[in-house]
Amino acid sequence: MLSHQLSFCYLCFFGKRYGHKDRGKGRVDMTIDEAWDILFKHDYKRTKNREILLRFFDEADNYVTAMEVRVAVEQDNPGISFDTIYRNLAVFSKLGILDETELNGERLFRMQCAIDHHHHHFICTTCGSTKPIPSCPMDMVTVNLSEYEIEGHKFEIYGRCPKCIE
Amino acid sequence: MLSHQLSFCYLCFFGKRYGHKDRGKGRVDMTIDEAWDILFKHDYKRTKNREILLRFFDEADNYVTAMEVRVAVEQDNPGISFDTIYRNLAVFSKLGILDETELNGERLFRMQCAIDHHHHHFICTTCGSTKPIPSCPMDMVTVNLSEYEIEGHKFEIYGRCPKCIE
DNA sequence: CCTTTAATTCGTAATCATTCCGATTACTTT
DNA sequence: AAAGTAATCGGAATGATTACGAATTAAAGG
Repeated sequence: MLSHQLSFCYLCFFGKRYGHKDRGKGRVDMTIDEAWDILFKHDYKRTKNREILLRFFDEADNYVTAMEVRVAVEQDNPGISFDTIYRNLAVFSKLGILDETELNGERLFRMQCAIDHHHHHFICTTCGSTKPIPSCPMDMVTVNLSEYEIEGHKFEIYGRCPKCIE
Repeated sequence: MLSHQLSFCYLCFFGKRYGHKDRGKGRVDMTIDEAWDILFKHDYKRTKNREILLRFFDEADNYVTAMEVRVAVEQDNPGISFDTIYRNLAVFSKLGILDETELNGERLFRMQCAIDHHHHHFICTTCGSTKPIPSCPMDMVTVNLSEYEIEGHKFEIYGRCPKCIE
């Protein structure tokens, strides 16, 4: 679904590959350095592939599929193994460096938002871009769940962003 | 205020929790007959396999995986094809007879709740049982999404139900 | 700098759920 | 009952993900 967007992301990606990320208007994602801090704290080593992956996610503004990650990352390291990609996606996701969701049977990843307070997202089903929803429905749940052990929750709004409506 | 919001859902809740369909008072899920009505309305035919599937979901109180459906349904019809199961799960899901969600990469299905008003669910990650959450976070979203085209949303709370905590 | 050690990666095979497909069977209508 | 069409069967194909042994590489210590 998102594959058509890929060429765009790509050009974008390589265009500002070593440039400065636009962090304007509320776009506050975890930085590469913060990601490394987390990795080191958990005894993961600095490697070329992880660097490539983190750079890719640092530049990407949307949720992307594992396949899109693969295609993009192969530009920097042709012949990178599937295993390496999936293994690291899983590590990043486990450590909270990446945010993972699922849409229409596709696994989607993006850099974890570094916004201080807990929030949720609108997700564009066409391009995978997001818009933060500051409120959390858990604050408003009135049902008594005292006998339940809550492990987590998910609130996402799906649709098309202004750009994709045109 | 609270009790008013909860009234409908307690019926649903107890129907699930005790594993029985209360056919006398408050039946909470779509009935098999209602499912057939929907199928006929869309020109799907009455078949043995669909009957088996609907019966299974009518009895099941929890979200179940496709694999669990398969194992259960093979009791009634040994040698039923995967294709038949997956095809009909997709049809039921598309027609709103089944409710489908995803947890840890697993697709889960259950009979659609027949509660009048829109609601959400707590889902037990151990047994797949559910508890309705009558409120909907969409009512409380304050972010301006007027330029966005909203296609849908998802709100689910995950955890362990009282039975599975013990 | 060299050595050691354990993590990481590679390359590919294996797995697993799901879907596809041609041939057959079953349902519904006439 | 016959025709027409939907549904199923059985198994092969697909596609994403994971597993695994061998080779490579990063970090730490001397």
